[in-house]
Amino acid sequence: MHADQAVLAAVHALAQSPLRPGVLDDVTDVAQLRKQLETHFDVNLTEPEAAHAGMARALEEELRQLDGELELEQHATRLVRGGDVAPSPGGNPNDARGANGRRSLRGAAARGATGPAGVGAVAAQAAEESMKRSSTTGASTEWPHGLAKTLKNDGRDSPRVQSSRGNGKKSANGNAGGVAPGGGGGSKSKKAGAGGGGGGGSIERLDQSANAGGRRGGAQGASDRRLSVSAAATPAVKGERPAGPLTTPSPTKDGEDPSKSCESKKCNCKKSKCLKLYCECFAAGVFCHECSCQNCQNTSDNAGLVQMTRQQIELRNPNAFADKIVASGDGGGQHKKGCHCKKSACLKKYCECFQAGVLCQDYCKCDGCKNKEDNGQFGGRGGAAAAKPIRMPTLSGHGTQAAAIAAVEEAAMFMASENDHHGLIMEDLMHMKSPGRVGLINAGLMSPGRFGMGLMSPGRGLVMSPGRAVLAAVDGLGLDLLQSPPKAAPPEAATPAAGSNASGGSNSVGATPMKARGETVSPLTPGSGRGTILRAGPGRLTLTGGSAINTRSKAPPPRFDGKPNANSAKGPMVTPTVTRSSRKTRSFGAMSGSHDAALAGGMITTLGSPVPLSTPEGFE
DNA sequence: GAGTTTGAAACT
DNA sequence: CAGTTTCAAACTC
Ligand SMILES: [Zn+2]
Ligand SMILES: [Zn+2]
Ligand SMILES: [Zn+2]
Ligand SMILES: [Zn+2]
Ligand SMILES: [Zn+2]
Ligand SMILES: [Zn+2]
Repeated sequence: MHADQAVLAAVHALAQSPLRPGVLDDVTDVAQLRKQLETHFDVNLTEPEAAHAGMARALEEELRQLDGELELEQHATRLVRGGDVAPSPGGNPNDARGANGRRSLRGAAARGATGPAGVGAVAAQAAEESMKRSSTTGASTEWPHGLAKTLKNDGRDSPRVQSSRGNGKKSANGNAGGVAPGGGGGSKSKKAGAGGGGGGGSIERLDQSANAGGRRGGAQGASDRRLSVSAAATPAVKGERPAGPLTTPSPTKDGEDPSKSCESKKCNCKKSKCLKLYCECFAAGVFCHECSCQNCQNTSDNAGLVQMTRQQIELRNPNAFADKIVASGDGGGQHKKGCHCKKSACLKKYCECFQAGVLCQDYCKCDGCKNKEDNGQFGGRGGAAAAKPIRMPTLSGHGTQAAAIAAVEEAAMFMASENDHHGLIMEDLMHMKSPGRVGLINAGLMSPGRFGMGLMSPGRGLVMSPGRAVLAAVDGLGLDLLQSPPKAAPPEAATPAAGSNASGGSNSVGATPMKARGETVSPLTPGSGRGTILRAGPGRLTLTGGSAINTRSKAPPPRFDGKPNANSAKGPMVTPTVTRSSRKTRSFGAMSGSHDAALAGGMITTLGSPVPLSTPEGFE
């Protein structure tokens, strides 16, 4: 029933579309819906298999179009840029194709990577969305690297933060209650999403513009704090990263100015001079801009010092600026080192896993973790973190190597910069450095950008458009309309990481390349190359949330999320739904694990690090 | 806004 | 490495 209801909800949402008045108006039950769809699109839903290809394609096309139109209307203001909003649902190669990868993300989302929510949730969201139409995206702002941070006042920083409030109810309704870190609740936290698509902007890093122009979509990201840290880290390497290395987090509102957009994070460091990883700005690779820090040395005037400090840190820990969140096989991301939470049950942002929106791994050393996959309940993933598990792209192979390379490049850049004016921002340098790499990265990595995918928006809102929702819903029913195409894999595009999950669909089985599950060790660690690093830079995991945590059932010990009570009743309806997890992946190429290695290697090579990368990893 | 809690970063 | 200390964000009131 859930599925049916979900479908209906979605359908209604669709029906409301001004673009298609009358369509589906009379649908009151699934059977009818089928019929309508069949009639309207001239397809035979009863035997999906047969018709599949052809009709599915047609239908998809239609929906997609509709989707696009709606989006334009509704979010005209939103910057769509490339990423997020992309029309195509899951793996459609079309969109995905080249560029960056949004596809993968999107795909993930669409498929339920996010999982918990399930079809029902999606549909509900869709419906919701239609209602709210106004909402912009979300709420919080993100940093360059994608993390979110809570803004402290200061201004308008996050324009949208409050949106959630405004809309209000949404959250209540539904699904998720709330655990999601970012988004949900309304609390102040925010993060934003800038990156990719939408939103507004993102930090202003130059890079962005560069990318932007090109279109990278979003980035992937990580989360806040140091999770993704890296942005700056290796600038060069990161070129890809959406963010550039240093820049200032400027707070501009999201309005126009692409160059700066809304992001605002500001640190409040008092004793670190903003030259230690304690400082979010420093960790993220940006100069402090309008921060409230004291004795700040992380300024463009001190670029040299900043660089040196950074290099030192990297020497000690090559991975210091590497992303902490890497892609996991199932489409979600995972913390490379794992968290060590003792009291938060990994349900608060104190936990890096949770903050990044990824589930805790076996190698996390947390106590009383409530952010582990488990949950057998529905599809499976439900962890709290669900916050938003987006999948990240995988980029390079061995972390260490990458780190080493990064360090080298960084150094190189620095030197270069010295020649010129210091004032330069690393990003600039980066660009100069190796453009090629950027391209690669963009191509390979992707970034999902937070919302990019569609399902969740930061604020919770759903992002899925009605059309898409319908598709999803249908999918849930088992119709699987889209499946068709042969799209299989885009050319090579790569899809690095994506590969990993890609297959997901089919069988769940084993494939997961990375997961490797090792027992303890974090697979991701450097040495082995299994894990790919996501490069966080800018990335964004988006936390926001909406996720789906499931509150249901057991109440966790600590209250998650922000508000303390809030739910007394809590029992909102969660729409668990999902009869099955719908994850199927549509298109991506499926690749298997091997890729990683290959890709990684390739990438790295390609990157051409100036220096010998040989250093395997060695130290730490 | 002040004060507390928390867990990563830094240090020993 | 483990054990502490330091630190700034997340959270609470
Ligand atoms: Zn700082
Ligand atoms: Zn700062
Ligand atoms: Zn500062
Ligand atoms: Zn944790
Ligand atoms: Zn964890
Ligand atoms: Zn945990």
